[in-house]
Amino acid sequence: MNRYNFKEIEKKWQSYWEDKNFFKSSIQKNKKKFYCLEMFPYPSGKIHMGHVRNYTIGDVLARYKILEGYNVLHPMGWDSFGMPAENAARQNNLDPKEWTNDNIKMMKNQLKRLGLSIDWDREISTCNEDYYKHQQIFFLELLEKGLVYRKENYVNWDPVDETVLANEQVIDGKGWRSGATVERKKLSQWFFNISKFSRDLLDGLDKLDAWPNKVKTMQKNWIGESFGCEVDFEIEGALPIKKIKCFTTRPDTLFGFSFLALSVDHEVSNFYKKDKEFLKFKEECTKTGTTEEAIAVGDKIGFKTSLFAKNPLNPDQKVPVYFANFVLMDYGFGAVFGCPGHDQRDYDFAKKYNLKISTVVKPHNEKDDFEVTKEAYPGPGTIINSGFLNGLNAPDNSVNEAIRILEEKKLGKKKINYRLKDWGVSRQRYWGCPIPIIYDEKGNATPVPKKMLPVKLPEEIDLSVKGNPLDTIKDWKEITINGKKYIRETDTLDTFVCSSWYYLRFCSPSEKSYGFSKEDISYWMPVDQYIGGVEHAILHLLYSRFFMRAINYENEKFKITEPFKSLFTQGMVCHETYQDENNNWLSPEEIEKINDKLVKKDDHKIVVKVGPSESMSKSKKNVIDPEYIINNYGADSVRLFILSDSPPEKDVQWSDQGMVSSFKFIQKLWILNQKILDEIQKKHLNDVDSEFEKVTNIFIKNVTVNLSKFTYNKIIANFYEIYSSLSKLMKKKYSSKTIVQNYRKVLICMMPVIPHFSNECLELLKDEREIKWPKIDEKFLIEENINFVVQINGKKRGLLKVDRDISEDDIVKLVRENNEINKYIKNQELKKKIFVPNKLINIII
RNA sequence: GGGCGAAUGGCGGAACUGGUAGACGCGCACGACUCAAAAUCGUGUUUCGUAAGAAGUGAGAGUUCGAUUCUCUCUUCGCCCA
Repeated sequence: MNRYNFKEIEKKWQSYWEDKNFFKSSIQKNKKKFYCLEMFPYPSGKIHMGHVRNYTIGDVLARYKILEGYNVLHPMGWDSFGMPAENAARQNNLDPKEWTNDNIKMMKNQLKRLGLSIDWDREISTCNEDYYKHQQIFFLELLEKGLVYRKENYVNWDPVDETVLANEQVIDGKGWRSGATVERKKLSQWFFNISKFSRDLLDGLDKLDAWPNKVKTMQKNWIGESFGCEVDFEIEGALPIKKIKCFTTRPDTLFGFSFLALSVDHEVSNFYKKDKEFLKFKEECTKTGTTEEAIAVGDKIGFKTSLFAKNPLNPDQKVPVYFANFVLMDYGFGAVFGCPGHDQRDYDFAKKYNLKISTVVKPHNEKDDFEVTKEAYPGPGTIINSGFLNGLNAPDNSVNEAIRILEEKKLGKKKINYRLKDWGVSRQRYWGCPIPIIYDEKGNATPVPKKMLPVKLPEEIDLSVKGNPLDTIKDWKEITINGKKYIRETDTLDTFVCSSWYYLRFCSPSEKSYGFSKEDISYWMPVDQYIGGVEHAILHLLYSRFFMRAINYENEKFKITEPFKSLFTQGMVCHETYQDENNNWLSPEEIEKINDKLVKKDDHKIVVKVGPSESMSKSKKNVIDPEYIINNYGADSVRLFILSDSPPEKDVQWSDQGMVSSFKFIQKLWILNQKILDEIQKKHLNDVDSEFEKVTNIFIKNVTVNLSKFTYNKIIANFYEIYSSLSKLMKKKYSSKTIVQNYRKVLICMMPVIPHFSNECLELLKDEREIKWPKIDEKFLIEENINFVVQINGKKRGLLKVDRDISEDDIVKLVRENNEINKYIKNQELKKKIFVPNKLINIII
């Protein structure tokens, strides 16, 4: 018996699909469409196990939908702009474009070897002119619509490398490469007005019922809607400041007002520009960090100004004005009113600077003389010590009433505030999409005329210069239009812009005049199933949702606002980590197991420390190379394994033993296939056999249900079960007709997961019927005999094999006749009987 | 500090709307084949107990005839917070 030669057979089918252009997709209006999309990869040069998992999950779905008769769009492309190319090019003195395109070639080959059902004719790469050209057009369209603007904003500046750093490049306040202390620098940058859609992006979430709640919650928190009030505080003091505006969600606690806190960037700070003490304080503030976590956990510090603020509801009260490190300029108005009794952060601050702490809300279960002591009370209750607000139910009634009074007195205004900030898209980088803007000699920004698009990225440039290379290329930077001199914008667009609309481009990959055609979009969009890592839960998904709205805004190109109808977020692939005695990370290949101990391969003495299983990462060397695995075990085996051990949304542990057993399972299936082929050559008499039918139909049902619920790990369990059943059935005698008819259905059900193997076996079966997803024959699913559970006092005491639809009385009779069960009852009275038809009886004695 | 989620054998994980806890896989043990090993096949495998039996889904309570599933409190872990 020949072994299953995965190398030959996988190659055969991959060539077959490629030669026939099997997965080519086109608009077919008579067919239902299904757009299956996985997040496209960054072309790093090698696929990793995360890709294998992501694209296998997507491929299973796409292939299943094809078999179900859908017109499936399953494309693939490359998120090919970005810093890694620039860094790699700089390090090795290469051209980023060449580096990127070489990587794409290699990765494409690797993806093809996984046997994915991709329509490669639609391949796109965001660093190609014919992609970013359209992005520049979109940019100018958004500019026309007023959704793009320029403003000054702070960036992380590395003074040694003279470059702007992304947040993740700042490690402990220092530049990742130079090690220099990072400065805050103000630069003029381009912004997308995403905050204009805050409300709409929030509302849209409610309609996304096929998105994980987790992701929706994360987006909700990110947008961060809060209902409250803007309040004007009258200011007294030596400085020419009459008013300071605040946003608050709790105007009902104004009687507990004890200080006003300002951001160090608040306009009041202009009066302290030369104050050394203040500058020192400001410096101190930058150390705290600006993340919400840092602010919540860190020390609250303040700098007292010479100003005092009047309480708008109680003008006799005047409180000091501070600069404080926990107030950020970009939320609200960069000013908050402090109510230490009912906000822990304010409480900590008041304690530190000995400010008054008054209690104005009393919990419902407390007495009237309740006083805040050890910590702030932020919860619900009744308003006290607050004059005309006393007795109101906080916060529900009291907030509304406080706003009403403030509005009446013209001291405040009802307001909904959002945490979502506008999206800064300028990057001071070379390897990105050029921003199609030019500046005249006075520095006024003008769009590049559309007929001059695309603004091409100059090639063969010197990357060894400090700062942004585009800034140094005079030929490119300086341009004359109609005799007038201009200077180009040298910033490029954030790569998140590229990935905000690529799903549209897949619908019209070769459309020349615009990013997509209306006809293509209205057929294919929205994406029916989007699959990717949960790490993109916020930014990428929110930006994409924004982009659709922005394109539609005031110019409805199509009627779809949500790009992704369903979303599935898969878990990570994890592996144990290994370290030697000096805590150097070791890769799994460097390790061997001898006598139950893990040792280093090269010298068997060093015992390896085993760390917890973590997401595979190059830095910890706990990676397994998919190419190596495909070479040794084949694509079907990897696909089978990567799905088998855990539900797709959870993290999966890589296991060498698991991988081997998946490989062996395919070999076993192959041997079974041979047996079946032999068996159908023989002539047996009994032509109909319901047992075979039953086993097959249960299998089809299980696989179909598990496909629809994304419980792909259970599909693999179903495969093992059907293998075991069929092996047993092969020992009995069946007619060829029964075998072929059912076995072909089993193979079709396996196709989405192990396509090469199943197609090969199906071909060997020489069955000419059309290959489509099998229908379930319900009549074989009805159980004639039922395992009926007997419980005595809620405890399982026996299992009876009975006919379907047996009555309660008959069951009780059987229980009485059965010594094994009846011994628990004997002659006692049956107090109560709970009877669940065809399932169980619980007898209470 | 806040938000969200999870906890089931030695391990990864099953258990549909509250109804047989531990499917399926790994590992382990024993057996078959073999001079032997590997591979393969078969049997067993929650714990305690020789057994009858008892206990058992992070801990504690509650609702129920019946709870892994629902409610409350707690513990631990994970993810997210420009």
